[in-house]
Amino acid sequence: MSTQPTVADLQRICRQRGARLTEQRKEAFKELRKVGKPITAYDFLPKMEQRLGKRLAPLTVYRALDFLVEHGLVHKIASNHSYALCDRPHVAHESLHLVCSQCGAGDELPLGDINQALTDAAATLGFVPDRSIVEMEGRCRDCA
Amino acid sequence: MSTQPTVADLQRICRQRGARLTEQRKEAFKELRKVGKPITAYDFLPKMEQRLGKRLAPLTVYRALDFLVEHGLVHKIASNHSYALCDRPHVAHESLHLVCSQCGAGDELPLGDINQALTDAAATLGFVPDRSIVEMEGRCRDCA
DNA sequence: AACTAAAACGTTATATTATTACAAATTTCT
DNA sequence: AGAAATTTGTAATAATATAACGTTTTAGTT
Repeated sequence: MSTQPTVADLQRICRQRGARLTEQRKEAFKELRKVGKPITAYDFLPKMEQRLGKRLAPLTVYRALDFLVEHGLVHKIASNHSYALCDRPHVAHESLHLVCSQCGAGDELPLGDINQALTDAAATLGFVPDRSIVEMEGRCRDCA
Repeated sequence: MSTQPTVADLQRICRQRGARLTEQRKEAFKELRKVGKPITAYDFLPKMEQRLGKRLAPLTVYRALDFLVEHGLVHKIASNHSYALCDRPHVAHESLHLVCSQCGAGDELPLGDINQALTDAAATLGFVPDRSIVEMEGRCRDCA
């Protein structure tokens, strides 16, 4: 049920936020759409090279990905160092990220009440969270 | 309220599981106790060198830490590549890990019902989890 | 259109995190 | 003691990520 964001979404979000949507950033977005699952920066590099028809430094790829992360269009998944398109960039939210250890597929679910439960739990120790990292490794429907 | 595991806990757990508690592993455990908060493998390396009075390869440190992780005595925190003593090694559980972005302090809370809620959410997509990664970045009581 | 300031990009180098490969030493079991 | 399994030492290297700095491009202003 995941609705991939489109280039139009990307454009709208960048416009709303006054962020510059350069060619590299747009192509990175499109390539990430095409890949369709979480991918590491270094695996993404040759795909971007092919797409753009020239050699790229790793930093170039990191910059494009970091831009997309910063503007909420891409998630960085901590447990496997991968980047994945955000399913719901239009909604401010924290997500549960599911990663299949067999096929590498990724899925994203809204945390909803769970995020509040986590925040409440943290509050019992006086901890004030800025960011939640919630991920599960396992088998996806197809691999289970 | 965190009860640090003792060397006696370590010994008991290793005995129960038929795991060999070598000097390196025991010293790594003790050093991690002493450090008292999450630490990266490479920051841990010089501390272990000092403790053991000799130079160590990074791999040596990774091996000791990985052993402790494997046997549930240490957690690896994905979001900042750090290792921290498990507060409750005697209980099978998943934890919420809190990491202070200011002072680096770490805390651990039982996930309790939240883990079931995550598992249920994943199940709506047919996903079968093997492992949960639940972390929050923010400010601890002292830094907030 | 030219000017300026800010942002983005290219390039090189390097920092940080983690693992592979294989031989030597140690421990456990018989 | 001898065989098998585990652990350790050592060297090299893989994988992930950022720093530094000069050039180019863009956006806003004159």
